[in-house]
Amino acid sequence: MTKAFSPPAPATAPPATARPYHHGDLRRALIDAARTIIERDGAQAISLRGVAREAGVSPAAPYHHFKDKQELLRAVGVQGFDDLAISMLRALEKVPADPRARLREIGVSYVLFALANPAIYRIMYDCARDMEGLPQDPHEKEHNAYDLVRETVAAAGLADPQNPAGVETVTIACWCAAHGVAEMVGFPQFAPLRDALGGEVPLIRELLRHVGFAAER
Amino acid sequence: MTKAFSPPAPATAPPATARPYHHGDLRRALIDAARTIIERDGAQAISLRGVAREAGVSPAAPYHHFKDKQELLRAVGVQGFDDLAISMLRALEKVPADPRARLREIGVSYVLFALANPAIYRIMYDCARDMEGLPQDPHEKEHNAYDLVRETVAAAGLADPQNPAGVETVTIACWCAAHGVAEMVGFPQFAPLRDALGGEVPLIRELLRHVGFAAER
DNA sequence: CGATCAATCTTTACAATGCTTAGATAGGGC
DNA sequence: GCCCTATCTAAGCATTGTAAAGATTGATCG
Repeated sequence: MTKAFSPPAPATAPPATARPYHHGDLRRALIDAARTIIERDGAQAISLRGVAREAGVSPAAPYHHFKDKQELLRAVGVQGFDDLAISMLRALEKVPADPRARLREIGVSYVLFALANPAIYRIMYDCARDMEGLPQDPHEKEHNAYDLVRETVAAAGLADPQNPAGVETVTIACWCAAHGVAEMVGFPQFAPLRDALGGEVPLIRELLRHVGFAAER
Repeated sequence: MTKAFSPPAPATAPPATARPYHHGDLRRALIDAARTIIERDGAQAISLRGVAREAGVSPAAPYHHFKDKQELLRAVGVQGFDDLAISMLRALEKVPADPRARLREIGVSYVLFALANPAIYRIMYDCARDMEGLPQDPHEKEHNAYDLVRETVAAAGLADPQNPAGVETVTIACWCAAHGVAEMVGFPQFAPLRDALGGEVPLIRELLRHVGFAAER
């Protein structure tokens, strides 16, 4: 966790422990510190003061960049959606052109992301739930992931062509299914089944299949 | 919000505002108070002191019935699972014997419960996630709902009879699917689709159908 | 180059919270 | 009637979210 200093400390100043009064990019540093704490100590162990401490800054400093603790969490959630979209796109690179296979791979990468970052994923979800209260900006970013799914659903021809809302419905259904699997697949109760199937990824694929995610009908 | 007094106040005591030093069944009253606050002010507005206040008791009183704030929340979650099972069983009373229809109705009642008590449902979920840390008692209660689903799945013949873990797999898949729909169906983003389909229940049925919940294969 | 300004950060402070410890109160068994 | 244990209250501590109000700085403009 080394911080980026723009201005080099003057030679007369104490060696390396001295921070400049103006932290180069505190907003970014706070989001990173929040993610560090969340991943290390769990989602409910987060406190604004703790984040400020982690960033090496006074308890009131975050309030110059975020109105609220809530708003910091929201920034973490938005960042999470960005990372999720990147993770999905990366997973799609090494996958054939068949739209159904691509949709399946999207599902797997979605669940794997949630499994790798459970606390962040939970914050993303809370973030998305009161999306109505968000300004316009992050809305479009979440749509990047959403649009990716919808376009793949449309290409796969999974929706009833008669129904004008068909693509939307199937997309939403896929999202719900993936969300359900994503949140529950890490449950300790499912460990026996996971071991029986031979690991996390096979379990995910099996569950997604049952859950109608790009199943062959 | 009238509380139930077991011992009637003596006639010499001030009229009605006087509480006896020993609250009849404080543990129960605290759980009820917690639920009241959760449903009224949301899940994250809950505080042990607030619960004590709502129950008309000193801030330290809850610690004689619950080790932790966490443990109070867990009690609320266990209570929620009980209510969920009751709600499911009630929904099954007026449904034909066809196992697939019954499974569908279980799904709808599950989602409706989560939709009617979103904050409680979230606590139930958190409660179930670290079920490994729970004592033996509530485990069996959650299984009452789980077993209900599993038996219906088995009766419906939805699992591959070759696969010994088939029933377990389908049951878990159903649970994941229902959970995903339950948490997301209330999203404001889905309001257009809900209105297009003609209400909450049709939307739930449509989503569950797409999500492989007792679909005809 | 120097003064001003706005942005950024710190100090101080306050109310609320989770939880602990010590003491008050009361009902049940001897 | 007496003690014993369960239940409750009182007082207190560390931590948290958040609000002023003041210090420090880089940038802007003369």
